[in-house]
Parts: sequence; C-alpha cells; structure tokens
Amino acid sequence: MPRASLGEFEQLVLLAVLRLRDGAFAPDVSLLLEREAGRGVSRGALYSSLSRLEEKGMLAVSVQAGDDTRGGYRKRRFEVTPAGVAALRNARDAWDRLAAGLDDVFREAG
Amino acid sequence: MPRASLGEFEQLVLLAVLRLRDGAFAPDVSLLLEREAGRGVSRGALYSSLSRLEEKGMLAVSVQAGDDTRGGYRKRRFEVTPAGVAALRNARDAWDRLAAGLDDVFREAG
DNA sequence: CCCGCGTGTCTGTAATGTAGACTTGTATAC
DNA sequence: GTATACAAGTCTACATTACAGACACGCGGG
Repeated sequence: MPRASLGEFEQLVLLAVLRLRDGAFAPDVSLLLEREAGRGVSRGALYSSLSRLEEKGMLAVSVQAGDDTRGGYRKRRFEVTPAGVAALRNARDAWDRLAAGLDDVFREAG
Repeated sequence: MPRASLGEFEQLVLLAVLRLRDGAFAPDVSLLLEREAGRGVSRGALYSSLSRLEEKGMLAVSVQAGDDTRGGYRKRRFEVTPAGVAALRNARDAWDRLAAGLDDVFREAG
C-alpha cells in the first residue's frame, strides 16, 4: 500500500510538474529538476515516480497523439491534482512547523 | 551505499533534533515529531533513521550513563553536525527553487 | 520476586529511489 | 531505402529508506 505522504523525490517531481503549469511532459520535468535541484535524474527514477504519483491520484495524465515537431510519438502530459497540491502543502507545513525558530541555524555563512 | 541527500523522514528527524537544541533524546524527538508533524512515529522508523543519519555523519551521538530520574538506562544524546545542517539546507534550497513562483497555488482556501 | 515503565535493539517487510538496457516511431544522412 | 541518430517510454533488477511490532534490559515499587 502506498503511503499517504510523499517521498523526497516525489515531492520534487510534483513540484516540477506544478511549475511547468499547464501540462508538463516528462523530459521537461527532468530538465527542470536537473536545473533547479541540481540533481541528475535517470529515466527510471523519473518515470517510476511519475507513475506512482499517478496511482496515488496526485497526478492526472492525458495521452497525446504524436504530432510534435520531431519525434511524433505518444507523449504523456502530466498535471497535478488538488490532492497533489494538498499533499505538497502538508509536506511543506510539517517542515515549516518543525523548522520554526531555526532561522539562525540556517542562515548563510557555513 | 547511503545516499548523499536525505529521505523525507530523515529530514524531519534531523529537523526535530535540531529543534531540541543541545542534545536530544530519542523519545523527545518522537514526541516533537508527533506534535509538530502530526505523524505517528514507530520505534522502528525513528531509531533506524537515527542510526542511518549517524552513519552518514549528520548526527553526532554521545552515550549517557544511566543517571536519569527513572529508568536509569544508557541513553543516546543526538546532535546535528555541520554536515547535517548543510544537507538540510540543500534540501530546503532545492524545494524553494522549485517552488519559486508557486505561492498562488499554495495559498490557503483549498 | 514479579510487574510495569522507559529506552533501546532486532527482524522482517513494504514502499521509494536509481541505473541502465531495451523498444518503437520518426527523421536525417548517405 | 538502409543505416544512424533521436526522442519518448517501458521494463527489469536492485539498493536504500520507511515502518511495524516483537524482544531485551535495568530499575523502582508492591
């Protein structure tokens, strides 16, 4: 049984999809993740997270017929569901509550 | 081989230890987690995370001879190392960078 | 003594994270 | 028009992380 809360990578993936606003494709997510999170993403990691997130009802997927510039292949377009947003919000809130009063610790310098 | 980045639960545990400032004991961490993250914590989950974090060099542990009020048992006192703080900071930064511009999405209401 | 409580350790298993090979359709180069 | 290179995905296999609950141990009280 999947967990209610999101794993670390799942959070980032969900966030990236959200950032891509209306309908993200997997490769874009990968690129964004690499750029903003400074973290290499393998196909396996990405697609399995995406699928799991879909199963959990946090991502809605719509398949697209191949009519793109080049590849022209069935592509999957992802969109975060309200449940996904809620889960993300929960994760962030838990972090914030726990991190309350720790600003000094995190402040630069290190 | 452990990973460089922290898992979701590991982050929360580290944060809780940090919050307890000078030397936290496992049960306190558990309590804090339950209170602030609204999440039940089983012994297994907690202690294995704590140990892993220690192996990764993100927590420093000092054993305490039994001289406490009641049980009088060897207790372990945890403290977050600079590496731990750095890892936490990285995690938070990745989140923030990815969440940039999504304030509207997270804002209440939903 | 035996019991319960507080603190930890251990075993086992499920979910999550990762790498990389394999597939399929299209396009570009010869 | 066959070989090559891409692009987007699927699949297999395995490592790490997350959990639950049983078991162990020391001490105080009855």
